Amino acid sequence: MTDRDWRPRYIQLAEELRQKIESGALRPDTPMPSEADLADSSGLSRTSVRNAIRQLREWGLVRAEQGRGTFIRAARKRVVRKNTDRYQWEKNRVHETEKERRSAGGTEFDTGLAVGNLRFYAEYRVIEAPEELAELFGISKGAKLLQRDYHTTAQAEEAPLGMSRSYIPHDIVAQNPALLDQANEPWPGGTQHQLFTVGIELDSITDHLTARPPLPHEAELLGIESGVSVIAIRKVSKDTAGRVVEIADAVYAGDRAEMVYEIMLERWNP
Amino acid sequence: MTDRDWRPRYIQLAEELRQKIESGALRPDTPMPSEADLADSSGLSRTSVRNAIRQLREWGLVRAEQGRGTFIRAARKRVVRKNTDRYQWEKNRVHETEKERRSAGGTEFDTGLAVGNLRFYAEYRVIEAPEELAELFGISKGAKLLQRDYHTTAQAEEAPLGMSRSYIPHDIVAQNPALLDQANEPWPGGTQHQLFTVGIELDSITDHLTARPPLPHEAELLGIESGVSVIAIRKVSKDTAGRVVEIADAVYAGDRAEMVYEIMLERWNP
DNA sequence: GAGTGGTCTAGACCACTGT
DNA sequence: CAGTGGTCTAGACCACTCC
Repeated sequence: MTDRDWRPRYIQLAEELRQKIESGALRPDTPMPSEADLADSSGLSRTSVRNAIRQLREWGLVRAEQGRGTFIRAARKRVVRKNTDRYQWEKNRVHETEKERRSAGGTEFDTGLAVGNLRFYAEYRVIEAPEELAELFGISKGAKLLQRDYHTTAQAEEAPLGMSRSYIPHDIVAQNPALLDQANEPWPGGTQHQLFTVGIELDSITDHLTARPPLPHEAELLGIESGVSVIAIRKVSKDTAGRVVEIADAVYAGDRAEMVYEIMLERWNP
Repeated sequence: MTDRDWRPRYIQLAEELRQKIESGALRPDTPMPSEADLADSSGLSRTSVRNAIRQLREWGLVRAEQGRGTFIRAARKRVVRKNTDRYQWEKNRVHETEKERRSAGGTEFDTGLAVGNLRFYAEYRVIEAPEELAELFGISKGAKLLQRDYHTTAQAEEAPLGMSRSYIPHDIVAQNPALLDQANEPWPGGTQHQLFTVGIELDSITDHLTARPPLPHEAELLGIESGVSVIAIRKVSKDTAGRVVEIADAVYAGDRAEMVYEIMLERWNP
C-alpha cells in the first residue's frame, strides 16, 4: 500500500507535468496538451487544470500564449554583465577621443553588438529629492535632482534587457547646461564622461542587488510575464572626495541577465 | 466622459487595492477585507476576488494565512551581505588562531549575531562530476566531487536567509581526511581555511548573479511563498595558480537579502 | 461555532490564433 | 471556422484559526 497523496490534485498534476518537462518528455518550445485535453485525461475540472498550469508558470517552466497554446520554456540565453570590469572600462574611456567614445557604449560592451543595432531611449526630468535620496546624497529634502530614465533595446530583440533611472543633484549637472538636455543622449562616453565635464572623477561604485517579481510597468517594458523575476540594482557612485554624485536604480529581466562581480583577494605572501 | 476601463475586472480590483496599500490606507500587518466582503463590495464573484488577491500576492504586496486572513506585507528588514568585504575578511581570518576563528563565522559577519544564536546545518556527499561542472573545474566528466549543502538559521528566525551547495574536486580535499567528515562542521574559519589545510590560497572569487522564482524545495526551506523571488549566485573560487578549486551555488530569499559589491576604480592621476 | 482562506466543480462567454 | 487560453459566475466542501 502506498500512502495516499494528501496534496491538492492540481499540485499533483503540476508535479507530474514538471517531471515530464524536466525529463525531456515535453520539449522546449513545443506546446503542452491543451487545458481541455488535460482536464479529460486527468479527470479534473478545467479550473483545477488551470491552477496546475499557473503553478508551472510560477515555476517559470511554461509560457501561455492566448489563442495558440501553452509552451515549454527554453532556457533563455543570458547577457552577462561583468560590472567589475564594465565600470572601470567606462572610466578609462573618458579620456579617449569623442570619435572613439561615440563608437561604443556600455550596452555594446555587454552584448558585443554594434551601435547601429540598438534602439536607445532617454528621458530627463527635474524632481525634488525625496527623503530617502536626499539622505544618501547628503543634501536637503526637496532639493532639485536631475532624474533620467534609460533603456536600450537590441534591434533583434523585442524588449530591452533592463531599464534604469538615474538621479544626480541638479547643482552638479547645472554647471554644464548641455547635461540638462536629453536631446544630447546618447552621450558619447556615458555618465562618467558627463560627470567629467563638470570636473568629477569617480572613485568607487557600489552595487546593491535584490530580487523581486516585476511591477506591472516593468513587466510590460521588459516583455516578461508571470514566472520571471527581476534583478534590482541600486548603484551608488562616489567621487574622489567621497561625495555621492549619482544614484541609479536599474531593473533587469531575471531570465536574460546575469550580473558578474570578480573580487580579487590580497595575497598572503606578496 | 472617461474611457471605459477595458481591463479585466479582477485586475481593476487589484489595482484599486494596490493604490490603497501604497497610499497607506491599508497598513502593514493589518488584515485586508475578507474575500467575502470584497466580493460583496465589488459585486464580483469570490473567484474573481481571489484572482485579484493572487495578483497582489504576485506583486509581493500581501500575504495570505489560512484561517486568519490576508495581510498587508511590511517591507522586510534585509540582511546586507557585502561580498567584496566578506571574502577578503574570510581570507584574512585563515591565519588567526583557532580560538579566534571559532568565535565568528560568515553569517555572524553579515548579521552581527553571536555564534550561539545560530542553527547550523551541513551535509556532505561524494558525487560524480556532471559535464557542466567538470568543464568549469577543468577535470574529466564523472570525476569525484565533494558536494556539501549548507544553511544557517538565526535562532530568532523560523527560516534561513539562504542555502548553498558547494563542490570541490575530491582529489583536493582528500589530502586532508578531516575535510571529508561532515561531523567537523561548522569548521572554524570556513572553506578558505579548509582549503588552506591542503595548501591552497585563493586569488579571486567571482560571483554570477541571477534572479528567478523559487523552486518548491527552496520555497519550503527558506519559508517564502508566491510573490517572492530568489537571488541565485554561482560563486567560482580560483587559487593563486589560476585553477578553479570551489564552485558554490547559493540561493537567497529575495525579500530578505541584499548583496553588495563595491568596485574601487583606478585613479586618473595617481 | 463562526469566520477565514484553500480546493474543486460545471458551466458560460470572450479574445485571440490558426486554417 | 474550430481550437486555444482568459475571464467570470454560483455554488460546494474542506482545513485552519480564534473565541
